[in-house]
Amino acid sequence: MAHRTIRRAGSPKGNRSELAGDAIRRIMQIASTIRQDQDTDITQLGLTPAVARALYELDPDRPLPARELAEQLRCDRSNVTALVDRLEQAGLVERRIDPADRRQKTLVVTTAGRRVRVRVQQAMSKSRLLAGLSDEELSDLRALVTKMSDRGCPEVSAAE
Amino acid sequence: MAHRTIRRAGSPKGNRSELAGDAIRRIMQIASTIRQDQDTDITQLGLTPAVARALYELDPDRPLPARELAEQLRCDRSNVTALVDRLEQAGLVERRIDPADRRQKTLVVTTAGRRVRVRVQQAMSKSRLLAGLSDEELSDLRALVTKMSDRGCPEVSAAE
DNA sequence: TATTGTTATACTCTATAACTATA
DNA sequence: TATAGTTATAGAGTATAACAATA
Repeated sequence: MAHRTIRRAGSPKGNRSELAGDAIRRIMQIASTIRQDQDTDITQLGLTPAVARALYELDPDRPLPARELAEQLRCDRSNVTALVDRLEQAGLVERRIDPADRRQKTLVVTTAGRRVRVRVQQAMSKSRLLAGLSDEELSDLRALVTKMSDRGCPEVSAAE
Repeated sequence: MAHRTIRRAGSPKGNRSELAGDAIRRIMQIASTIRQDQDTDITQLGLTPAVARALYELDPDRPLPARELAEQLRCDRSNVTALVDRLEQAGLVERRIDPADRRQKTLVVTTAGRRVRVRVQQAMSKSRLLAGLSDEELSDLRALVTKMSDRGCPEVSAAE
């Protein structure tokens, strides 16, 4: 795949950074399109995107304290209060005081919450943009983005 | 770190959608990291992310009417007013009434605006996440995301 | 003293609707 | 009537700082 694109003479790195720039811009454009599609699906579930993502990050089989949810969402603790308020009003999550440490409240996904969470997961795990890729291309893509995400945040990409 | 069940040959179509789900989630995670890095750089230029992206979309060699900028940013016309206000206050852009149609205002990037725009472009065209990819991997990645973006929005991906 | 969840508050970003001045 | 830009306004999302309860 290495052509000799001699754009500026004597700049072997020029091609790489051009390639990188194009790849980055396209990744961001793709992510923006995917995000819009996801938000459309999520809105139809009666949730706002941020609330849906909070539900998505909750593990139905392992209740989390609110602080940990904030860490997973990479946002401040103070935001979690309102997000969980709305999940609780919708009957999707319950707050329970942790008897071991009464400061903490663990977030328990209800039965209804599990059902909705599956729908959220589905909305966040598909994209029409992949339809044109062959199985092999999809496999290559996955390998490449895995390599990238390992570099970005090892502990996060290793989780789950 | 759990070992992922890797089914290579003879996998039914369950594998494709699993692969797709993993790829999508990683792409979104990568885009989120890139966005955060970009916003850090952009903030150091004294701009907010949305203002910087407006400047980025302006073509210094071909002044646009505000309506066209809104289309490129995929947002409502009403937002452009405040964005251009801030660019104009910073001396990076000038509004000029189009003599041919006095309703329109064309947005002209100033000399100072060109300089800042180059910095914005640089911030938006690089990422540390690509550092671990070989030249060939980067080239493959570019080809794959190009194929994806062609499917998403042909006329946009052809632009620039 | 330190930490958890909460509240109050402010800023950014974006959308809708109504206004104005042109066409 | 229709369009370009603007204004007013509202809502979502996120951050900082201060507070009460608990450790």
